[in-house]
Amino acid sequence: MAEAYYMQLTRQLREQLRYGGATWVDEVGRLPAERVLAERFNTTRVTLRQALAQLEGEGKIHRSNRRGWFVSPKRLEYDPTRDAGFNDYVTAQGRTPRTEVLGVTTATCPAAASALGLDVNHPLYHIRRRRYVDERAVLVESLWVVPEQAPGLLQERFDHSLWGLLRERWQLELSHRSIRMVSEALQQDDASELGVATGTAGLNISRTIFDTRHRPIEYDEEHWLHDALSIRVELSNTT
Amino acid sequence: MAEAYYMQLTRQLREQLRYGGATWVDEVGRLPAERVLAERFNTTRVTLRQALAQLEGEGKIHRSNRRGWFVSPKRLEYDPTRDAGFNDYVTAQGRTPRTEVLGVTTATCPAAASALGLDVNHPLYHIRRRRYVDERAVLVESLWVVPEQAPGLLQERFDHSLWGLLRERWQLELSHRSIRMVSEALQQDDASELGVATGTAGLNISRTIFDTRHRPIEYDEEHWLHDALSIRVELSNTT
DNA sequence: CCAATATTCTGGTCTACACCAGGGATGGTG
DNA sequence: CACCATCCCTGGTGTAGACCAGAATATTGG
Repeated sequence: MAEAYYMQLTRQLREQLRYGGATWVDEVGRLPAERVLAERFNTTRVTLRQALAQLEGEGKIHRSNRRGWFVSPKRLEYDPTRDAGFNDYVTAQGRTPRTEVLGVTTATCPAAASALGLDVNHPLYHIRRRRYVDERAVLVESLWVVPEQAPGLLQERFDHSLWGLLRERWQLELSHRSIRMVSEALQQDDASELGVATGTAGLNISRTIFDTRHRPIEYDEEHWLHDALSIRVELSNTT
Repeated sequence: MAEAYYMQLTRQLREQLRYGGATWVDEVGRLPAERVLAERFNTTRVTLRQALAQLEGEGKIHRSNRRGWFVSPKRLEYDPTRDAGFNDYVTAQGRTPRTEVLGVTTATCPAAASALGLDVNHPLYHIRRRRYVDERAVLVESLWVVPEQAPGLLQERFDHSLWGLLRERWQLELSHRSIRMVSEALQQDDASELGVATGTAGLNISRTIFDTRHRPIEYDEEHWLHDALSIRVELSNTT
């Protein structure tokens, strides 16, 4: 079967993007409007959008709600097994981090946190944050901390590393951690907080963390834009 | 803004799927044809396809080339840090594994394997396999093994665990491993070998593995269907 | 000069239709 | 009974148009 036209289109656009085509993309990485591109390639908006969606799936470009298409920045390298703070590893990669606290409350144990082994009615500290890399919102996260392990936690500030806080202020030793990663389509709430459309491709990273005596410390759930990160894990000497 | 109709449609379809709607999906998990569904919901095929694409992104359903839409089976739990064989952990989850060897050759070091620290012209054993879960092709993988570490490897059979083979026959101890995971759109070759369309959402898992004396052993690259797996990593007592 | 308002531009959604190629079943043939 | 050619149904791709709501910008009024 002859190759579909939109696949050729995809390839052409990808080429242009690779070489930072000056005539194509403006200085902030914005692509020309869909109507303009469609006309330039002598095709329909529908077909053009297939090509754009293709590149979006590859993580090359992303859309900003009714503003246009933008070239996606380099993926952030991220090791979810380390407890290095977000600010640290973003900075280490020459990028600029920022964290926004969206909410700090006390809630009951969510169903997803059942791995902590607590009663469903057990109260937990609940912190919700949004994180940026170079002023692009790349993830929202919810953390549920066992209050007995860190009394008075909610009075703290949460724009820095939570794990660092737990270690320094409460001398908590993070020992066993169970990490789960699964591709997802972003749900309404998470999507709108990230300023993208519901259903945008994302990656869900969840952790359940215990201390050295196997007591539960916290459960957290991160929702990333799929094109924002590249996971890297370094391991030595297992099993 | 009023919710788009295709989002309502998505929700309705999702509900039907959740309860295994007997009237909807036949015994092999096949959905009615697009034209039929579109008519049933009194809308266009284009709009309906938006809803189906939505569910595809969530990993609820998947398409089989010109055959139709099918309910996606449960995700496979997979720990890429362990060296348990594919057959073992698939079986342990009550599923049926199968491995097909697609090719066994000697090749030069691919660019992606540069982490091995070998010269680009260094020859490597190259093994390419396709793996199934319950007769659904879920991944293709390429392995590049350093021949000095396992002379005569290509005479072996590769429908079982390669790591088990290396351990038993050559007494290789896998020590340091560097793992990378990144969402991707499946490229032409991988996609066609998996029987899906080019650009289908996938997950790329790559490993670079060294022995206890930091000598490179192998580099491998897995391309999974994004809806086929859920990654789970268990860790204790790290830094 | 600043703030409120109107306008323009962008992607988001949708209709209605058309043709194609591959997968699968059907039915005929040796 | 086994095999092969045929046909139908399916999703894949494409055209040509339309309207809407939000974002960005220009304009206007104080």
